[in-house]
Amino acid sequence: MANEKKMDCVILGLLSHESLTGYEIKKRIDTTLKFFWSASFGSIYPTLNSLDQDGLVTKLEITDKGRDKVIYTITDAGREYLKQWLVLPVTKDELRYETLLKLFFGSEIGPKVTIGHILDFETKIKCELPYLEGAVRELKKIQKEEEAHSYYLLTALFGEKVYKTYIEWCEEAKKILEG
Amino acid sequence: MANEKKMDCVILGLLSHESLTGYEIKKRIDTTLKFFWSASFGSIYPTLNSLDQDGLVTKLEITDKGRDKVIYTITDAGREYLKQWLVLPVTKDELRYETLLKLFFGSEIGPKVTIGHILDFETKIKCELPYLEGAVRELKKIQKEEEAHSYYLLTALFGEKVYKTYIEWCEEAKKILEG
DNA sequence: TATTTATATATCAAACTGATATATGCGTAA
DNA sequence: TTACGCATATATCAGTTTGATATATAAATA
Repeated sequence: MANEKKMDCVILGLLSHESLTGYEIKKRIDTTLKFFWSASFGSIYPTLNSLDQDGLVTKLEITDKGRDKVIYTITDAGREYLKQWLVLPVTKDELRYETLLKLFFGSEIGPKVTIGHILDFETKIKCELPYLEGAVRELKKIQKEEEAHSYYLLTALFGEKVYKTYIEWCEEAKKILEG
Repeated sequence: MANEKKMDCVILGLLSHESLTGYEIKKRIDTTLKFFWSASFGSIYPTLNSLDQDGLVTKLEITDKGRDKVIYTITDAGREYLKQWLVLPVTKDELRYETLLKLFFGSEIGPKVTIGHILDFETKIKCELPYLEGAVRELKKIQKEEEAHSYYLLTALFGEKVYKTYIEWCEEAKKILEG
C-alpha cells in the first residue's frame, strides 16, 4: 500500500462521494477537477478493473435504457486506502504550460507570434473564469449545509484567484512585448 | 514535421541559446524552466539521439578534465523545426496539483490533515518565491541589453505574480478550514 | 429520415517518469 | 592520506499515462 498510484486515489476520491460509471468519472474529472487534474479513458477503465481485483471497489453491471453499463462503488477497504493516501505528504505539484515554453523561446520567432499566444491564453482563461466564479458563489451560499462544500470551495477559490492573476499578467505581458 | 514532440522542442529551444550537454540541459530545465516545465534524463538522452539522427542537432564528443562528454549544437534544420513549432497554436496548458486533489477530498480526513497540506504548500512556495523575484529584478535591469531578456522576463513575471497569489490564497484557505 | 451528439466501454502505440546503474573528478573532514 | 559524499556525465527500463482509434446504442436535432 506504500506506492499509491495517483489514478487509484482520484477515482476512489470521486467514488467516496457517490457511486459512478467509468464514463461519469471521466465527466467529473473534466468538469469539477478540470483546472487542477486530468485523466483519459485509457487510464480510467484499466484502473477501475485493478481496483476491483484489489477489492477496493465493487462492480454492479446493469442495463439502463437498453445500454449496458457498470456502476462502481467504493468498499470499506477502498475508503481506508483513500484515507491512507490523504494523510501522506504531497509528492508533486506540477504546472506544465506550453504557452510559457513558447514565450520563453519567443525571441527566436518575434513579438507578433508571441503576443498571439498570449491573446489565445487570455481568451481561454476569460472563457473559463465565469464558471469558477459561479462555483465560488454557489459554494459560499451552501457552505454550511455539508462539510465537504468547504473543501470544494477551497479549490474553486484557488482557481478563481489564480485565473484573475493570469488575466492581469496578460495585460502586463502584452505591454512588455509592445513597448 | 506535423507532430512535434514536446521534448524535441524544449531541447531545441535550449540549444538555440547555446550548445549544451545532456546533463546541462537537465540543469537548465530544473532551474530556469522549473516552475512551468520538467523533464527526466530518461527522456532527455533518447531525445538527443533521435534529434541527432534526424539532423536537427550535431554531436561533439570531447574529454574534459578526464571525463567524457557530448556537446550538442543545434543545426539550421533544427532552428527551422523549432520555429515551425513556435508558430503553432498551444495544444495544452496543464496544472496538475496533488495538493488541490487532497484538498478536494479533504472532508474524508478532516481539517487538521488538510491544513497541514496547505502549510506544506505555503512553505514550498515561500521558499521558491525569492528566486523568482530575483530573476524579475535582474531581468528588468538587463532587459534592453538583449531581445531575449524580455521573453525570459515574461515567464519570470508570471511566476512571481502567481506565487504571490498562491500565498494570499493560503491565508484565506486556512481561515475557511479554521472558521 | 438522416445526421450529429451523448452515453458507455475497450485497446494500444508512443511518450514520459522515476528509479536504478555505472563511472570519474573534486572537495573536505577524519 | 584516505575515505566519504557530492557533482558531473550518460544509459536503461519497468511502470504509468496520454491521445487516438474503435465499437455500439440512444437521444436529440435538422
